[in-house]
Amino acid sequence: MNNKAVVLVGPTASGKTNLSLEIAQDIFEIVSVDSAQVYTYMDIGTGKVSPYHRSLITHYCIDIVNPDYWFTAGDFCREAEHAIQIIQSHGKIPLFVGGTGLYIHAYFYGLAELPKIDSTVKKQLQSELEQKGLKTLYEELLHCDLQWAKRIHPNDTQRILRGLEVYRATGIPITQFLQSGHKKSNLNILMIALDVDRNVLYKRIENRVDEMIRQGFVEEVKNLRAMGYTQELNSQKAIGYLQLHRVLTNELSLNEAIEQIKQETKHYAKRQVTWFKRYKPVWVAPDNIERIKGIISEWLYKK
RNA sequence: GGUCAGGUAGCUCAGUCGGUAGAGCAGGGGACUGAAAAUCCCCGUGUCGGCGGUUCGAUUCCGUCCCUGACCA
Repeated sequence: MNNKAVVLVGPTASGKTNLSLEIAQDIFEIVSVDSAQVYTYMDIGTGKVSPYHRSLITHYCIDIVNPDYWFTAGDFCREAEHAIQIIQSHGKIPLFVGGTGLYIHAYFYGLAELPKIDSTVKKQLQSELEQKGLKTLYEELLHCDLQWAKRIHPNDTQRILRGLEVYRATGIPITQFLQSGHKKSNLNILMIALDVDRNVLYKRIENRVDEMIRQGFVEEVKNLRAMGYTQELNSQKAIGYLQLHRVLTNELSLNEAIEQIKQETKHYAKRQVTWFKRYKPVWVAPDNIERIKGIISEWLYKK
């Protein structure tokens, strides 16, 4: 039982947070797997657990960096690893809760060991993208990393840039890194995924966005801007934050922003579900708490 | 009541010089190795408003009716 952990995944608005508090009790401590909740000052828009609930159950990987930090999947893995050590030293079991597919994948299924890429390389590529266009960069990628280029789509800006930045910074194709030295957690996990009917989920997303606005989401973004955290930052490209920055710079009306946020969130939820299916988790309805607790304790105490 | 413009996919609209139709959005499926709340890929049959007429053949032309909008009374 020493090496066990439970992973609770689900799309946004499926009810992960409440459920996790219910099941944590005094045997678990929670590790958030959420690429936006790692940032400070982003509370309402990320649906972060309240400080009160955090005082009842210890949470990790929340509020660990400021919004001007470029947080990555690698950072998450290191933070999570650190959290696990603390949790185990407390004699508790880690309960991973979240919806960021890449982070789950990286931590539990392996991440290649790659050096940190200097930000000047990224900036250089960004300006080349604007000047020369994506096609030219893709052709360059064909020369320096044919395998990677063939694996991705010629329209996939982000992965083309990634392939090039790795090659330029290290002189080694990214595909070569991917073939060697994967680091992954040795935890034995039970993955539970929340199953909510798509139409119900979409309705919940709409209500949740309205509720965030009521709770002062716009104010939150105003505060971020006042601290100098503007939409150029990666953290501020999160759904909701980006649109509200645009409201504050008069590019969008508040109503347009709200509609966009709802729409984008639905698209996001759909992509999340695609990630989870891949791991063949145990699918459960979020309101069936007793059943979920039963599944967890049966798994924890077997053998 | 009259004139004009429309009624085509869940929505906004293209189009068919007569051979039963296609975009965007929405929706669905999928990929995913340090930006991931990102980035990207695939999926389009619907009484072409109703009924008649002309025609080998009508969503397309003609008539008529219904509905919507604008203008005129």
